[in-house]
Amino acid sequence: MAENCRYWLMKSEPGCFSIDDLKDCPDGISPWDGVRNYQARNLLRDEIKAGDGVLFYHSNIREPAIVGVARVVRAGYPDHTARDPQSEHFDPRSTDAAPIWYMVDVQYVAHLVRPLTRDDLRQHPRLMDMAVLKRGNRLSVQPVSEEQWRDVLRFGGMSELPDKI
DNA sequence: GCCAACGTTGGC
DNA sequence: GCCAACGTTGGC
Repeated sequence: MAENCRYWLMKSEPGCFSIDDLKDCPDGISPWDGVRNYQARNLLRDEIKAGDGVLFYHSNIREPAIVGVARVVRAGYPDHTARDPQSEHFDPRSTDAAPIWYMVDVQYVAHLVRPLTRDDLRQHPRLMDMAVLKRGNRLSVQPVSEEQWRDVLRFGGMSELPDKI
């Protein structure tokens, strides 16, 4: 399904890691670590490539919203936090020889001029069936179609965004 | 804070 | 391999 997908939506709880936290990283680059769901893991490991676009979504807050844009700068590689006993994402089953969990590196690009709340997204016929709006959806990394990507940027006030993402 | 939906675990 | 119990996610 995700074959040839170039665009993704990634969820993060802003109290844990917000788009501003990403922006404040050196060069705006951070590993997207700590994903512990096999479906999302498969996307991180197999599908998501450097150069892909990312919609940054703030979840689990009063007004969840797509708040900005990032790009993938490094494709999937083993998530080292799974090997760190001090990490809350430590998984003793994962080894260097046979890593279980993967991550990608993402780089901050821009905040949306206007963040798009769930209500905002539902206003638009082509966005109302985004996976993130589906009831019970828990996938923290999910594919986004090119049409959805373009619409999110446009409705978010980003029409002038460089297309070299 | 509530709770529905979902993914994972583990007994059998 | 089934499935009930449990833990987590995440909107509301």
